[in-house]
Amino acid sequence: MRSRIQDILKELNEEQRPAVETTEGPILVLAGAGSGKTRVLTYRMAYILRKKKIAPWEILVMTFTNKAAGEMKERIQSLVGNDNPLWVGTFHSTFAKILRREIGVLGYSSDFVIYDTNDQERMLKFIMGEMNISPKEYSPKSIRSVISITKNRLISPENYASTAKSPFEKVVTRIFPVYENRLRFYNALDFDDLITVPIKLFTMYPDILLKYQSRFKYILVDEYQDTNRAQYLLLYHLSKEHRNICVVGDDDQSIYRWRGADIRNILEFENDFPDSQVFRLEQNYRSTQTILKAANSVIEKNVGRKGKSLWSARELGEKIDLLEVVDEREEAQKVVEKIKVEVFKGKRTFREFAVLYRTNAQSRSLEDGLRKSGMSYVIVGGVRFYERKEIKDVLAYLKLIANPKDSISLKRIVNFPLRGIGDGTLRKIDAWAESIGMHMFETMGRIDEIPDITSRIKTSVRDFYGLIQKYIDLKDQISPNELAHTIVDETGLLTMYKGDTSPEGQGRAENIREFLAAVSEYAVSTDSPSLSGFLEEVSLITDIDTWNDKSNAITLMTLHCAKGLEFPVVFITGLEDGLFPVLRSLDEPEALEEERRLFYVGLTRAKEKIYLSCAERRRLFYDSNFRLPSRFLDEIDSTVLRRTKASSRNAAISMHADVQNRKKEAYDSHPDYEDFSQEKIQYRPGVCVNHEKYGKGRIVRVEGEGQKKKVIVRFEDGAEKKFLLQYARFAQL
DNA sequence: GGCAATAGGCTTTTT
DNA sequence: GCCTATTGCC
Repeated sequence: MRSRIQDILKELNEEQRPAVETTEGPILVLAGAGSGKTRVLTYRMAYILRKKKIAPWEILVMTFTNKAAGEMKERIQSLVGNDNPLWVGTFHSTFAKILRREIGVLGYSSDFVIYDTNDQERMLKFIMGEMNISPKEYSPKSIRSVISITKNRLISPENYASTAKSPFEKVVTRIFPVYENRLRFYNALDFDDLITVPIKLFTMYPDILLKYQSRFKYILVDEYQDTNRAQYLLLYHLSKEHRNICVVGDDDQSIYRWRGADIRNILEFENDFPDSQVFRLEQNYRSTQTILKAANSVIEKNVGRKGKSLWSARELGEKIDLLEVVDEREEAQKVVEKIKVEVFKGKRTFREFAVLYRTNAQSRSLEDGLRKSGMSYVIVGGVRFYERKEIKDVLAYLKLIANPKDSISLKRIVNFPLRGIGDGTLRKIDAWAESIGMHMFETMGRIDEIPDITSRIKTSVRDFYGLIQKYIDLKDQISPNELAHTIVDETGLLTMYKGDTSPEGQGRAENIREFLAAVSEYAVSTDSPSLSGFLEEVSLITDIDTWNDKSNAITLMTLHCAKGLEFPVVFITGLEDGLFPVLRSLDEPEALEEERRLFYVGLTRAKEKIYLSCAERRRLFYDSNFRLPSRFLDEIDSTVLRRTKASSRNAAISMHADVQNRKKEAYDSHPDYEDFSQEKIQYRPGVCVNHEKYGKGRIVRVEGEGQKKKVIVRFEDGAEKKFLLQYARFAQL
């Protein structure tokens, strides 16, 4: 099916058309939620292909998820009927693809593996072990995160070193360069490298940059508000020759600041690309007027935004219902109840409902409720499939075969299943390898040269080496599919779990089977399947990518995950201060604005109806905490919000009085017998206090009630301490 | 070197 | 309160 240019333009409104027709020069499209952003992107691409008569591979399209990329490809192909490969993908997958072709000049080989967070942390632990840095004193997790942020800011280990002051930063300074060198030695890239290494490549080899610069005549970027500075730089480089860059985004939906996304990219696009044109899409086709009114009233509270106001020609629609419940169990019950009524009336089907929450941990109680009710549901996210232990084990075998330099994967599986190659032996091999500058796997092939290893262990090592080497020789002759099946078989990974009759064991066996099915699937759906190709796909895939929105089930996911999606009915659960917005954002205005944008994203997912819920009490960590309703609830235009009390609570108390009471309970903690100096202090997060012994600090958390009430205070030296309020001596600052 | 028991940490969100 | 990683004992 091929559409003509006129047909393409006919399907667009007055706002959308110029954003599609203006093909040349830098363009910023500020697209509000539900304003047909995806439509503009796909039609724009189809329009350029038709009108400019250029090849599909001369357009580069960046999306936020692989799923979005897949859908866009499909739509474009149905519009223009072209089977040529389109360059549509996420930043990470696109540049992984480019690196596979070009990375040779930087001294890596093209079968590099991609390390995920877990691999990074394991590597950091090994490095710290060698340097005698205790992982207890300095957590590998926080070191990883600092390194990641630093890399994304394009700061080199040397430059980092010059700014390091605190003991923690000094430690990072020592580890960082070793980490970088070792990644390279292992022929591995971490997630951040997929963005920063191309920048290095383009800077060091202008001829390679030129090749891609002239090739990509048009560049389209979706979700521009969530790009970081490094990604911006890549776009800047690539668009330099033709200058036809079109970015689409919505500053109000920027929710990845914590991951390094820089909202300045969108706010300052017009400065970054002079002579750019800006188009605004403010008509919303998705939601009822009521929903938009709520969303607008919330987002207006933010200061740092370009400012726009969505409008809708749709009907007024139903009011938003606020479900006030006692705890998370009742919350789940209420959700179940509401869905049940509508489905049994024949009004809706399961797939029309989404239940959203701030943190993955909240899915558990909802899942319990849904399971009991027998309604079908899917949870998107949480522990990712490819991050499960049993899957990572199989993957480690495949990674080692694809890239024998990958000593991190080697260490993971060398003794799993047990082969009698323990820590002691490994350390000897590692030391030997290091002394002759070889990789661990290579060294294992020369195990006879290494002293102080018993012949029994040497035999084990030789067997292991032979096993892996056999597959290394085979990997280019047999399909990745065949390879994965045989290796699982030969190592007995599956048999091991099959023998385990516990539910976990069975689950693991099931997951491995599912994994093997996924490899088969890859082998048939890809033109030239390769082991590295498969591993790359797996490393970059996310749960939302594999989510099947066609199955008839209620969808449960985090608010972040829901970005870009829409549902007729949306539940946003856990609207309690400290949960949503999360505690850590409460005393940081910018973080709070991001939470608010996240709420805005949640609200604008709904087409027809929204339910919000807040619980009086929620078991979140190990404690049952009393919480106040989210401050965001007060920000919703009161004319569109309807409060309905759950049956179990006393409806006679007026809503307002009740909230006031709870505020009293939660905030003015102390009984009368306390020291008078305590009376003045408001014990709540963010308040600064002075402790007679520990000095100045800030309250980060309050838990428990009455006499058991405790405050957690972070002091100036970074230490956190917990105090039973009735004994603690504080003065307010 | 292997296994069971225990300690610790975690819960904000993910390419 | 649960899951994992590490510890200590065999």
